[in-house]
Amino acid sequence: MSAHSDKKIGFLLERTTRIAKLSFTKAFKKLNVDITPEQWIVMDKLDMKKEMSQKEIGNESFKNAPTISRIIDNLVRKGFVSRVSGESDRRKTVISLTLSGKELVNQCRKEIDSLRDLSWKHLSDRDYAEFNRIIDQVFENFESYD
Amino acid sequence: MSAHSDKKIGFLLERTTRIAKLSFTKAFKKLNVDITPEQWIVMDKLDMKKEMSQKEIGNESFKNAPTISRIIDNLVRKGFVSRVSGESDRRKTVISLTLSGKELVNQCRKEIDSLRDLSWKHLSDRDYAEFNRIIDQVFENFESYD
DNA sequence: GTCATATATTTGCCTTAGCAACTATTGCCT
DNA sequence: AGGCAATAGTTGCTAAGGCAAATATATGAC
Repeated sequence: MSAHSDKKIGFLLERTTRIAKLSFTKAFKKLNVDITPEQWIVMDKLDMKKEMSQKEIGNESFKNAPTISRIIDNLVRKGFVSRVSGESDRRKTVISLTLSGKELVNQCRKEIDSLRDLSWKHLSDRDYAEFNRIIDQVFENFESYD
Repeated sequence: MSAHSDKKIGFLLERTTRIAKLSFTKAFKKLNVDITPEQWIVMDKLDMKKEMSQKEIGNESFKNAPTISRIIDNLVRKGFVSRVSGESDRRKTVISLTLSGKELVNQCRKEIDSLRDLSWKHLSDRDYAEFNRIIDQVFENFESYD
């Protein structure tokens, strides 16, 4: 395998991640909905699971505790999510969508799905498998550093 | 091509971008060097090109003007970069590495190269071509939104 | 039961990044 | 020359995300 100093993986990743986020931001603006891509990820998960602790949300989205804590702060402030401390274990919080949160998810679902479809245009299922394999390997490689 | 709502492209991208940045941060810590991944990108470019305006740096790294402005602020504060206003066009700034900036680049080069190599471990040149093709297409797809 | 340790969350401090508004300079148009 | 649009950079405001330290609660060892 030849030298990789000419392989701009970090650049490709960052550039694409950035435009992906920007596109999601545009989508929410188009829908006239006051929400960020990161906030959407959390609400999307809550729509599936109904109730989650911040720890769970963090694990599933690979974000750390302070980040989740602040995203939830913002969602609570906007009234899309409720935060209640757990009954059995009061260290935990029980996070769930409010009614207006559920409405927001329903309102966005279609546009977000079509943006996801658009992102994979001109690409096949086989491409997805390849992409998945390669990017997972890159992730593992970085994980092994140090 | 089947439905893509199950394709977690954004997630894969974000997760990998994040760990890549983290690994670079680790590398700089290991080298005992006070610099962030974004700051490195700029210094790396300056090492090649010697002199650049902030506009040029922004174009090449796909970052916007305020972001570059602040990254340069930090690099100037640390003494790794100098910012002089242009002679022919005084709106522009001329950014270049200071001596200590050049030293820092030399000090880091080897470790960063080996981290780049590591990131592509168990992957081939062919994989790189595929990855590049796919992620470029995704970038274009997002670019076409709206 | 009590103390030490582990777990969940929060807070403070810093950098990156986006948007919009502002300043300074240049260049073009008439 | 005078005025105006374009270009380069800066600044304020906000969110996200990293680390480290603090708080609160739970659990295990004795």
